[in-house]
Amino acid sequence: MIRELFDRLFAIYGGQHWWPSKSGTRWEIIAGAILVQNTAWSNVEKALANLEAADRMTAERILTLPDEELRELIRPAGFFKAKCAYLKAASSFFLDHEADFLKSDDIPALRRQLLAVNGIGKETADDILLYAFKKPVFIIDAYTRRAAARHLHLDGTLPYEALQKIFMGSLPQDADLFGEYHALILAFCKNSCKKSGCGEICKQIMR
DNA sequence: AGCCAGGACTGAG
DNA sequence: CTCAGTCATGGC
Repeated sequence: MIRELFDRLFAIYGGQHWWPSKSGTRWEIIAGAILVQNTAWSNVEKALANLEAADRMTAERILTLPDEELRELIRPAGFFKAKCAYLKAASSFFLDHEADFLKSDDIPALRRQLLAVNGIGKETADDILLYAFKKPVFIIDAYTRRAAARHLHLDGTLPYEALQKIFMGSLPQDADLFGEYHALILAFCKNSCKKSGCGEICKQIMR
């Protein structure tokens, strides 16, 4: 079922080649993962462009920027006071630990470290592990829960790790596959499997 | 006008 | 552990 849904979505929407940031640098992915929390990507793009234009798209240069100025740069992404603190916490963390993430494949251990950083919760941690470091973890977000409930007979209210385990247990442990699947679910939900109701493709895929 | 957008944190029960 | 309240901008 889980694999079949991927195949159907891929047949319809094709490869998404995520992560959708411009330069695709590791830090831009990390910053984007934090800035996109409960926020439309179009707003995140403005904040990322501001950071890039101000030459602040690195952990070092985020840390040395006063809060007042950083907040102005990321304001378009919303929750700017909180996200300012989150970006600085992540900057500090990766200045110390980026090398660990490049060399270690102990995903549970890396994930625990990320979850200890202020502003990095389960989904953001998995965004970073998967898209910034190519670790095979499956991301669970609001769209995944909706698609799972509508099309896979799963309980969308299951705890994060429980749902994640179901997906990962039904697929090969492949970062590229997980990345495409997550991106396809997003494309699908934005296009047809909407919160407000099912579009034509959504109805067609159902069951 | 109000709902929605790729959540996380905090405090209470 | 589950839940509500909070945080903020911008598009539709």
